[in-house]
Amino acid sequence: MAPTVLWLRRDLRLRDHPALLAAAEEAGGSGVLPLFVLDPALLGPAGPTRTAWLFRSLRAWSASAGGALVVRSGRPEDVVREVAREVGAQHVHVTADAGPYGRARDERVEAALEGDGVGLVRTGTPYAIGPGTVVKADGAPFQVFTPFSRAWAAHGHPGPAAPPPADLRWVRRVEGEEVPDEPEELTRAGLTLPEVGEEAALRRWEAFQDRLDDYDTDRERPDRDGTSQLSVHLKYGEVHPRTLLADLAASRHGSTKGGQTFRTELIWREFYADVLWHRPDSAREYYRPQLAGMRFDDPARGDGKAHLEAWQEGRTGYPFVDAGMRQLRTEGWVHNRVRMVVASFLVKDLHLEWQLGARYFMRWLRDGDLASNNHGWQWTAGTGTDAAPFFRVFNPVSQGEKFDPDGEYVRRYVPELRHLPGKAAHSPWDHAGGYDHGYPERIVDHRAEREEALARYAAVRG
DNA sequence: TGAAATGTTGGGGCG
DNA sequence: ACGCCCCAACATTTC
Repeated sequence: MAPTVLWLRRDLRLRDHPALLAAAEEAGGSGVLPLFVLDPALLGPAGPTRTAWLFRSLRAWSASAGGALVVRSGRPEDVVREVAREVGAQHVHVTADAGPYGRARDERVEAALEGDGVGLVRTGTPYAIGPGTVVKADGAPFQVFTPFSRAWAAHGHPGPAAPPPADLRWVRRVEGEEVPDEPEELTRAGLTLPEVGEEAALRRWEAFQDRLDDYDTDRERPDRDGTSQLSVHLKYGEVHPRTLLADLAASRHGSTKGGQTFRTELIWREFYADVLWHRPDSAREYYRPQLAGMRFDDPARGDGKAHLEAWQEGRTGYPFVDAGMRQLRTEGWVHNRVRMVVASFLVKDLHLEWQLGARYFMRWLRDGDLASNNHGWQWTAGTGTDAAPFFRVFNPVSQGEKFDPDGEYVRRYVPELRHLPGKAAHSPWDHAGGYDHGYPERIVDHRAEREEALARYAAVRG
């Protein structure tokens, strides 16, 4: 018997890992060679936060497998083929990738392996139910969340996979590279990251379950630690959603309001993956093309350029927006409520196309997930599934006053406003000395730009 | 998972 | 006591 290759991608865990079990079962006593390919096509656009997270997660995974992980750089269709050849594997095992790049890449790898008589075996996906599985009675994909979630629940999904076999043997029979050093940009930007890896993910999940009773209300409050923060762990597959759903169902939280709401958030993740599966183009193109002809400002020159830069750097003069954009750059994570508000501001107040914001988010978010991120942006832009109507324009001040009522979130990320007490931090223009510590004036007038957005909307709608 | 404009209602001050 | 006005509070409509 030859060893098998377990080619890891977004499944950096040992527990609840069907592809790992499939690789182990086939290999028997010959062992499993775990491989990670540093693919330049993916590392390029990732930005320092996700690059650093990936590198740390690879080190954590390798440590948990006795240092067995083989890391190599290059095109996957070359590297995977070489490694399979060097170790004499009959099969390469993977967790199926549902994204457009991953699917195309895996087909290329499959074709390359075929030349050597080696098979690519896909077992499981990063979702409780594989994207593309839940369809309407007539076979068409769902375009609205609520009916999808009902059908998703009715479809059901398997429980967590068995733990890795006790006699599992890892082999490291080929040369690999060191996991690279973290990008300099990370320290230069002063970015801080939470603990990485499967053990950290499970600790976070454990701690979060104690707070599920308050989730229904606290999750809307960016000033509180009310959300699970599990998105990044799910992104890298350090924990599988099946594990979370099973724990939830087995605990008293499964039936509480907070537990139900959290489950719904997991189903949103499944839904957006499903949408992207059926419409891979929607990662870049308008899901609904009705608004594709709307007039937007040019981000390359004039006001458009200045506005884009001010938004990116968190100096729009709107405290709630600026706090969110600065949180993005210091933590690589932003509270979802604030993501919606800053997205609305870019599209509706600054009249810039959603793709600019989606791309910037994908560069800096540690949990940046193509399906969730880009469909979230399309939701705000009014062009996605279940989309908010375009005329739903967030007021950045009243949103701040409503969801950060004491101004604590704003003061945490915007030091120039720390001298303003309570909710005064949301409106420095209304308070004497509001600008004494260098906070910038508003770059646009929200009321006027809202009118402008509605006028541009009316122009394409007619 | 909106906000603002507009419409409606009802309490209270006041002549 | 009554009509009138003001305005807050709430509901509806519109974007």
